[in-house]
Amino acid sequence: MPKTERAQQKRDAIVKAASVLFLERGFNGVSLDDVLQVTGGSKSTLYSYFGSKDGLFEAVILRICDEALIPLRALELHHLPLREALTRMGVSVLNVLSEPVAVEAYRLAISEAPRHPEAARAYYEAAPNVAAGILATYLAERQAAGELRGDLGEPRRLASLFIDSLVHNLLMKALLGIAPVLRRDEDDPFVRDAVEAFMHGLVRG
Amino acid sequence: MPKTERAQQKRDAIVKAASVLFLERGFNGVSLDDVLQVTGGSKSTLYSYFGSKDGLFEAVILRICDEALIPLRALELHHLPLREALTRMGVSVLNVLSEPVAVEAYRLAISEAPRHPEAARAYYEAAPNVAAGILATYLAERQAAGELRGDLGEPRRLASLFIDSLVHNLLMKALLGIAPVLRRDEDDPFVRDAVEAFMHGLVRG
DNA sequence: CATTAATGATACTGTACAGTACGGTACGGT
DNA sequence: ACCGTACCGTACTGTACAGTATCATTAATG
Repeated sequence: MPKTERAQQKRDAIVKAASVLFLERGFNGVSLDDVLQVTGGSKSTLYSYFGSKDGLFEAVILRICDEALIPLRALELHHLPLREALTRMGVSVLNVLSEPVAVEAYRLAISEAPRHPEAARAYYEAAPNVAAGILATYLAERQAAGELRGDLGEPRRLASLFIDSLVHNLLMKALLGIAPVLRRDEDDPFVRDAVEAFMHGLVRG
Repeated sequence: MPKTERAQQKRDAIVKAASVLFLERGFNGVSLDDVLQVTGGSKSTLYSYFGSKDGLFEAVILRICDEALIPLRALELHHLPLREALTRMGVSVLNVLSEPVAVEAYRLAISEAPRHPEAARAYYEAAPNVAAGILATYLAERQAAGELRGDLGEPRRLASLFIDSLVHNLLMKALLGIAPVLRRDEDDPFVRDAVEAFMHGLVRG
């Protein structure tokens, strides 16, 4: 099983170990010897699989993207009332980000974006873009059903507006090492207020 | 004038040159020799001023913070009607971020946050926190005047909600190298829709 | 001016690390 | 049993760079 199974396992092991290390210490903070010290094996194989340190990095980002997709794909908003759909989406997104790995993935993608543009783009498509997409299709349904104002632009932009308002400050504080993102449940006032503001606005009456 | 003026000028020149380079190529992408090649002078002086590369980095971040503060401090919202205050704040924030330097400063702060926590914190206090603070005091006034709903939490959080909804997606796309932040004027539909949604909500009627 | 402190030019040290070379070893196919 | 391919271990090369040391030069102070 050298080309079909053993090799795959080895490759996966390397990518997995490298993911952990890159997320922990950043691209420059990890040497290839560090990776090999975890996986065993030698540089020859590593280079035969990935060609370069950058090649390994790309593979790592793809892996991270795959995993990032999982928790949000399960989300089913179809036919929920607006308040509940928003709440559920908000809670889900915040809970994804409460995993330190998610924040470190952001940091890694942002740090290396100038040197690895394709990886950064892949990350954007896979991670932050997905949540907004799901909510957007939901909002489009509601808009088509006449439950929402039609004068406020594309559903995609509105979806972004809501999610971003929830996420931005917490994510920035986490990225800058000021405070971790905490887990929230459906009753959290932070989420509740954002949903309410988004639904009915800030102005009285 | 060695300690009082000449030295200060030299010090400033080094910090300035280093700012440019760090913002351009990141902390690891710049060697001290690169900096000295721009400023002239020698390592002796550099080390006598900053002690280490990290010391220089801290000085650079402080300088960046100082400059980041300038354009928003001029903003005067007092006694403006809500729609206009929001619009003006939104346009200002987006225009600050449309300067590539601002985005690169974010990237630098985020990248180095694990290794330079105090610098990252200083950046947060100086840059993103200021805009929200200004809008928050304005919103507190309006809330006190009874023009806003009082059941939606702290003004500070509401201010963040608005600014973040506007900023997050554009900033992320810029940080990930997908699209630059564009300048906007007061009539831009992007800003107008966000203001309207924030004021009156998404639900029809 | 002379003295002293600050600055300059430059060479050196030590280290970390990406990438290569190469001889040896397990293992699958035939 | 034999061969070839993929893998291992490890040593080596070249380079980049933070930080130090040395000595020459310039500028402030009295």
